[in-house]
Amino acid sequence: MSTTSYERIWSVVRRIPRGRVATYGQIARIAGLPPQARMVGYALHALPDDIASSVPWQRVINAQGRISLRAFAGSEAVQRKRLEREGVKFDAKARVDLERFGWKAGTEMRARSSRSTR
DNA sequence: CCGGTGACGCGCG
DNA sequence: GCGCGCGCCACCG
Repeated sequence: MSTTSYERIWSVVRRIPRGRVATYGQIARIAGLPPQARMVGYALHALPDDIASSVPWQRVINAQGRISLRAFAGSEAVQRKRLEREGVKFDAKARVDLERFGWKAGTEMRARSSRSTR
């Protein structure tokens, strides 16, 4: 049916708050899929351009806190820029601190004084 | 129907 | 902390 796992995955991705990032494995888990993080990547790969604008795909990165490379060169720079525009910081190794920017699904807990944003 | 591939994750050295 | 290799599943030719 149209009720593919893709729709489910995209739905979860839409729930990621601005300025936050989630890992493929996390999305897979929330979407009700097993440790099949690969499926999430596949779903995003198959993400139609017409609805790509309604799905914050840039907020999905791998468990290492890094942007997964796609077929097209330069795609990493595009995604990084979009995330930085939301306030997500990257370190010298092009990695995001998941402890600070990782999305805590369902807990929305306001990190008290997690300053140190520098 | 079969084999290769891929926006990944995790264990091991 | 980093790099390498294997495992899982759906899609494509």
